[in-house]
Amino acid sequence: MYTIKDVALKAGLSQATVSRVINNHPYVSEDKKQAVQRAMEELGYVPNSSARRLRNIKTKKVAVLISRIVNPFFSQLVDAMEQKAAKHGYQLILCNTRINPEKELEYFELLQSKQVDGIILAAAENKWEAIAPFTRYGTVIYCNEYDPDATVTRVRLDQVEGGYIGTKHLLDKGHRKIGYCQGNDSSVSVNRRKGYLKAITEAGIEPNPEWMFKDIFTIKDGRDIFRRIAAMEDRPTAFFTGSDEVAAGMIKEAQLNGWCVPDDLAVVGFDDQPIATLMDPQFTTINQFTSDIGEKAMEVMLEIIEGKRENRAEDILLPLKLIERQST
Amino acid sequence: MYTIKDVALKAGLSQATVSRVINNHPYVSEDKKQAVQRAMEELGYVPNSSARRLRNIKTKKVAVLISRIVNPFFSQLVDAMEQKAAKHGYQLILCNTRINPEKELEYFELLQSKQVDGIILAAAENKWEAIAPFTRYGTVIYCNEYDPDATVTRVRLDQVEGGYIGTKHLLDKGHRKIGYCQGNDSSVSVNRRKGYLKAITEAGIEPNPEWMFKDIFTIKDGRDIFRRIAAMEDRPTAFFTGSDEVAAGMIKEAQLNGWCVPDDLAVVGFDDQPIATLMDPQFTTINQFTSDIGEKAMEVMLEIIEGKRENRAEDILLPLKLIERQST
DNA sequence: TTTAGTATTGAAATCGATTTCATAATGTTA
DNA sequence: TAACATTATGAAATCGATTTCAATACTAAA
Repeated sequence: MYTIKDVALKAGLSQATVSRVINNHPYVSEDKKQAVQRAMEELGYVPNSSARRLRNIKTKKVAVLISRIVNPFFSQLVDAMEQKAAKHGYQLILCNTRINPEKELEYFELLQSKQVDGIILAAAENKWEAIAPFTRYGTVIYCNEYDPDATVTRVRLDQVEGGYIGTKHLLDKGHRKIGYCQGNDSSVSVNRRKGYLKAITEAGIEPNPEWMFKDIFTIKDGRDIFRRIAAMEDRPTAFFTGSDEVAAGMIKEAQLNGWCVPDDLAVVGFDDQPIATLMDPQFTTINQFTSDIGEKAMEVMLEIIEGKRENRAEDILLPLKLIERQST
Repeated sequence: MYTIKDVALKAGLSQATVSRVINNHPYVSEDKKQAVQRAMEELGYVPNSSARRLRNIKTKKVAVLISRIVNPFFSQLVDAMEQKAAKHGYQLILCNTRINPEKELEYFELLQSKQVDGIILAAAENKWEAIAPFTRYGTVIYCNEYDPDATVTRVRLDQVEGGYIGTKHLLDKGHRKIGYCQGNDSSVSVNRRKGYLKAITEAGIEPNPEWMFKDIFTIKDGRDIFRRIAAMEDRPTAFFTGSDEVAAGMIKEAQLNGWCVPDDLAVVGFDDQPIATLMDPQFTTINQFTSDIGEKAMEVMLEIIEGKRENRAEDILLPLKLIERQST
């Protein structure tokens, strides 16, 4: 394991000169520069990044907090971020919070201890007041999720609109009994519910709490929900599921029980994942252009890190689009 | 941003004593220990990890190299690894190589510059001789992929067996014309092909290169392959796809063209992802217990890092299982 | 009451880089 | 040619922690 000292010795120059070559400083003569490069080459020298960071060099790393990578929405989001980051010579550190607020908060030590230049919050179990103190250690922005009190940039979608257009679509198809699923009480869910409620109250319908489900995430959860509504006396004829996984599970289970989608039950997913076109019927869903969100968020993050943009309370909203298929 | 000096000053003690408290060294009196802890608490002090690393403290980070996170196999693998790592206080750094050998090699700087304690190679575009020099900077193991020359631990599946049982199953169903798909020429693919060829030659069948496809990864690729075989004069009646995505695309496209699966075309996937039970027909595939592989690989990695296990040329093989459903 | 051993603490060296400051060599302008 | 600016280089300070070493206080055995 060679150090800058070894290189300096080998090249017959000082550490300072070697450092200048490494960092492309001016005022190094061409011949010495080459001598240093040759010495580095021969020793296979790589600068120790911890030592460099101690002198406040950028880490060229950004952490992304997500709930779980197995959720295809997050895989796609992270993939887009990574691609953008790599293009600018940055690396991505993936942090699964598993919807655990303490675990989420622990990751901020990465910032405090200068292991990353910034953190993108694509999961947000903590209130902004818990996050705020960390902002002095590096850049923090939100992506998809957000806290309305946050004083930093938020790259996200208009989820109120998302909930609204999904529900409105079912209303337009003539449904009056519309069920609703959501995950945990995140900003995304809260807003979508607002949109859902807005649409049905606008149509003069009283929301039925029996038909509204929380903490529904997976294919299996979708299957369970179907069984629960099938057992009801008075049951919904349509469902806004808030997730393609849930929609997929619900549709599959309905079919296994001899129901016909959309005639017996209409279902709207969310996200337009590959599964939406693979099942039979292909299902109606809402495309949220996941890659675009990830790419934009990383773009904003890098601009802030490199001082080309200010990190102030600002919402960058990306579009949503209803994709009508055969499940409604 | 407070340093150990600030804490020492506030506690009226020396940096050395503060450091001893941080690292739980013996020979610190109870009252001073508490004084230090109080001072740290009040300042909200967090040790600078770069400074610590400079003194050769473990980073408690492991990097995983994969080709692309959007592949559900890798999401699941990484998820299992992360879960295991977190349980031991380690963090995971995700590195997408996008099947680019240079990019793959670049990530090894993480080891050289002491940013991670080890690297798990779940993608392997480079030969072992290119990787070997880096092993002196930290722990390197293979997971799923591997190079036969490697002198380190390899947690993986018997892919020859995988190719064999998938193909054998189709032969048992009476098929004699069996197509084959694979991704790039990785160790996994090479071995699966061996298994495929072994099965059909055992059955006295001459392999037909027209029916063997390379660089097939996605749902879309599966759709394309269907169109290509549909256009053939003499075409296969069954397919070993090596991937649930490819199987899904192929089945869907076949159905859209009025073919019946499995009567007109039998299809075997690989991986037993959720999609395999969601489509109609649910399809036959090979379960490779992805989470178990990820978990085992991380377990081995941590044992090696912590000196409880030797990192020698050793294959840790996990089981594969054919799951028969309705597509064959 | 010595003496040896153990517990407690801090000053200073150290890890491997970057950066400041001083100095020397060279070039440019009046 | 004198005065000044620019280029080139290295010694030493620095970043924020850990660790060595020496000094001191306390305890137990002789």
